[in-house]
Amino acid sequence: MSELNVELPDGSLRRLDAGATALDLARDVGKRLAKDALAARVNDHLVDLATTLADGDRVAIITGTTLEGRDVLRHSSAHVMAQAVTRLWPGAHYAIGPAIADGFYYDFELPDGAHFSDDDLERVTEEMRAIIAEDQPFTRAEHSVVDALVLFKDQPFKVEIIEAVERGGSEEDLSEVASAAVVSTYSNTAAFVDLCRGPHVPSTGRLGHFRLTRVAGAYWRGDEKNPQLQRIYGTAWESEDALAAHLHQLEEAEARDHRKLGHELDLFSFPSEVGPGLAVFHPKGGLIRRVMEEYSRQRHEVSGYEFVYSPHISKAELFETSGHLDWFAESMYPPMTLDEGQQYYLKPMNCPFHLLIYKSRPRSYRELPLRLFEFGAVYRYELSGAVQGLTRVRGMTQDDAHIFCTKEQMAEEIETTLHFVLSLLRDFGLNEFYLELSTRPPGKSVGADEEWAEAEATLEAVARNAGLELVLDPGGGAFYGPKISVQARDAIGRTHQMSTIQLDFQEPKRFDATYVAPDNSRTRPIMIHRALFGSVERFMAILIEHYAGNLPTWLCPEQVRVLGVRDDHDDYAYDVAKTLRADGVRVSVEAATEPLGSRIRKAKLEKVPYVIVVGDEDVANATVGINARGSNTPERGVSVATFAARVHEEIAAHASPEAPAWR
RNA sequence: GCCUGGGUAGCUCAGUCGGUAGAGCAACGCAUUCGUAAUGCGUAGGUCAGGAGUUCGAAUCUCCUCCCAGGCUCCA
Repeated sequence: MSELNVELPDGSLRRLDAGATALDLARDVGKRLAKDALAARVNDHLVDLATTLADGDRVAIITGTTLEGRDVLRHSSAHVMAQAVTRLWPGAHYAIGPAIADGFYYDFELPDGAHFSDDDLERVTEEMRAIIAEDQPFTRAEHSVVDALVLFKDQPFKVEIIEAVERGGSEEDLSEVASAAVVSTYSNTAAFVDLCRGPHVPSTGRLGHFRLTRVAGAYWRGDEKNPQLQRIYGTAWESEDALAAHLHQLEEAEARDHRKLGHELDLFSFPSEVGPGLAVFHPKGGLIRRVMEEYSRQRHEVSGYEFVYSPHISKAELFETSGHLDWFAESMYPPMTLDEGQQYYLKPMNCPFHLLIYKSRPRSYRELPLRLFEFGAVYRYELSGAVQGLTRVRGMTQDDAHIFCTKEQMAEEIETTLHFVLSLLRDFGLNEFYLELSTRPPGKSVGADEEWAEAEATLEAVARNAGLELVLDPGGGAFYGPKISVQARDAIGRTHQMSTIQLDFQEPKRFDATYVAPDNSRTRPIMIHRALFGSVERFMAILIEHYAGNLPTWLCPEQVRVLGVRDDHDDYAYDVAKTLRADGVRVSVEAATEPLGSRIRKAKLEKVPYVIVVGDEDVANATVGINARGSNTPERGVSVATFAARVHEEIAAHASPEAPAWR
């Protein structure tokens, strides 16, 4: 019998019988691997375990503990879900069902316009378990386009995909089939066959650690002009433990939810009397905002920004000039008509106002770069379904600045700005970043090709120089220019788009902004749009979630709470508070009307960084007992001066005690 | 805007078949004086999101509106 050699990931060679499959290889390596194997990678292509190997192939066996393996599990789970749905709703059309981060989904169109309800998730789950228990094999087959069209004649979405692929389809379509010429399918039983490039797990019995999470509507091909399909989301893992760990992480994220914490900590609310997406800040939330804004102001001042103010409303003309009405009229609040038919709009952006300030008098090249900063409140009529907590609102405050500079200054100015942005974000405790470069949106932009090319090249050069990971976002720019956005990773690994730096050749032109150059010519300045927090509201939300409500001491509305053990210690408690307050610490006293344990618990629940307890010994020795947030071992007998110095230092360093290990 | 859920005391939630609205916590009052995450007793608190309908009778069934959540779309 002839033999063949394959190369394993560690570089070693392994001899197999001719005709051996990837599964045979796994068996040859070890029982355990054969048991865990889900798919294989042969010469950089993911394939089924049943794939026959050839001499010289580089082969890696994929198991469920890898990202690729989980993708296979999830993709296969999606197929099982589609099979379950077609069993329960005969005649259902199935569209696409990919693996996504942490899970999978599948889009369906149920017969007679039926919709899934939440209760259906349980039925589908049961049916899936039945299919898994039947341990059906995933059998691959390849068809010509013509044959495939016949095979899927009752599945209009599949037909559409096959036809699109034939015409040279998109990446998304190609993921459903093998290639433009060969249509691959997988069938579990004669009754269920699906279009798919694969690979899949060998049989449904390899699945099972899944949970269907929610039903949702989703437009076919993501286009709101297309019919809306019914989507079911699920999560799937290689083991029950991994599934449980994932569900636990979801709970963690929920416990950090800024909407929940904002309510519990009495920071802000969204009174329904005001309207969706419009927040009011309570005293504690207001204090956090004020500290954030004050710090930002100081940093900007030192970095050469000048502070301006502009009104919340303006005549339509301004936004016609800027172009916003052409592009975004639908997401602006409708105009109010005043005086002889004059229309006024709530402002969705600050830049037009800053341009007018720039234009208020002739400018010289000697003034550039001119950096105008404003905490500008803007209003955007977001779709009602898009509004979400403080992260997506209809009224928000941007920490917005527009920098006017010459073309020669542009690259350096962007670089300076990027460093400034990162430094400020780090001061708020965010430390992990990557950059995203968004380029010209096709069909949704203005300006000459050369200008865009130059702007994109400039931004890219600065971004590449920054020493951070750079991700490309083709077509993600604004209508007037490309942008760099700073993405930050939070404490539980989620990424948030934070700051954006946008280069704009267009607006200065539309407003006919100029400066007098050294040669006495009138020259067009470049404009850089940039926001660091993005919006103050959203940034606060991200910080709350990043810290799970345990804000660093300098940002805490209440930094210290002093408790007397008995009510005859209250006078001393007030004295201690007075001393700390004189040192600039935000401190309160809760008088001893409740038991000490109860008052400590209350302060802990409010996430106050320091609970100070004072009793007989402290009164006698001018000391305090310190119960720091996150600590279970109080310190006793610390002098008031020592404690004050410690808190003072911590505030200056933007540091804080540990977050509590439990909530 | 679209799809699926949801809205009962300040908060978390119960409320059976359509038959007088319930608990815990919080608040308030009184008592308690305590050394590190819940002291006891009592009081008050509701147009069951709002409106219309069905019914002898609606928190409960139907319709409309508002608001919230998760998605889709959008995000200057």
